[in-house]
Amino acid sequence: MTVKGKISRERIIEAANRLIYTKGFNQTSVSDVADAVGITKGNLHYHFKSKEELLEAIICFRKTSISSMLEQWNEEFPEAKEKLKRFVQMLLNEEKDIIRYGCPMGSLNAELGKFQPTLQANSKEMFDLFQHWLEVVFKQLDSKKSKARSRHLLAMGQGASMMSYIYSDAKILKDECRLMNEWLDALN
Amino acid sequence: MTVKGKISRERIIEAANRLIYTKGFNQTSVSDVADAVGITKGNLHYHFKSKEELLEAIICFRKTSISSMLEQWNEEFPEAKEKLKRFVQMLLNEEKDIIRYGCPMGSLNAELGKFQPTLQANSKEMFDLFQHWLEVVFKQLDSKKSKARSRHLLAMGQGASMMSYIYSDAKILKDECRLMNEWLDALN
DNA sequence: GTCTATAAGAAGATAGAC
DNA sequence: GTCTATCTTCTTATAGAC
Repeated sequence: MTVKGKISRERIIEAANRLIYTKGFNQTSVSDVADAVGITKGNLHYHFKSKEELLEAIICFRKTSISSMLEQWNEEFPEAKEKLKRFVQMLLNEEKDIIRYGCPMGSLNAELGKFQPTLQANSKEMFDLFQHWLEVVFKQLDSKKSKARSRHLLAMGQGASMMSYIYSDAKILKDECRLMNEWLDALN
Repeated sequence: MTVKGKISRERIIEAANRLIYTKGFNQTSVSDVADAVGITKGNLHYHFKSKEELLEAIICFRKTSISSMLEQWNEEFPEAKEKLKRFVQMLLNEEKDIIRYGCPMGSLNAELGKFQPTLQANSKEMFDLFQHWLEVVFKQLDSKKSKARSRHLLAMGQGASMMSYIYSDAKILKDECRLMNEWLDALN
């Protein structure tokens, strides 16, 4: 594979990643992606044999991004509560996109879960990355409730994203994030 | 319109309602619906000029169901907290479907919100029914925080549904519903 | 009201030239 | 590695017989 090939492959993944977030996987056609990149469908199929293979590459790309973000948070915030509040802050930082398109992980998983189980299982691993990281962090506060708490924080994040998305309302997101922070403050 | 026509129309709406929930709107074809009802596509198009018109009928059907359910809860539970807990209980009653297909309202709204704004606006009215009802009920506890609380309970319900759906895990739904009830118990 | 037949277009994917 | 051209299938929707 030449250098030029790698560049094309990455451009495809990045364009498709955005399209799949904003339009949904099943509503994004191979032509949409090719048009966005400025190549033809035939060329795209040289890089990715099928649409599913493209999605797998996108999920791999997302998982890598998430992992490096979590590692950076680990370095940047020594205290457990600081780490947890950084997670909440992520939602506020992504306000515009969340309100317009929902949570990128949640909406993809929800779509695939209906009847694309193989792809959903793959996509779910994005959630696993956050869940395991949160569980480790919560364990520093209380070793017994860490799993339940990690799931609860994820659930509140999903609820906040979903409601602010459905109502296209930044205030809902801000209010729910404030409640999440208050919940974190009240722990132990 | 004859009596037989009305029966067909209702059978179409009920079958399409289920299919759109389990497969998603955009992934449910007119043929899928016609096959499920046992009629032809041509016949279905006699009853509904377009797929969008069919969805509007489904949303109307759902809104009617929700309204009558809320009215029944009003009659059945005189106390505000009883009403609120009945809302939480609804999620537990629908455990099997929520875990397999997510929240019927949330998943439809999330799908339509991506790039079908007219249909999403229509679908959002299902949420409005719950939100207004919850707001009135919360107002009996505290007149000032009723709107924020109604949104928060809806957000927790969406988060609980989403997480238990993504992880196909009834325990997550039960745990989150328990936390919702504890939150309700702690109010005022 | 229900059917068959068909139009007209978009989808994912492939073959082969360059 | 990128292109054009094509295939097949599926989609929504329509026309017209019964």
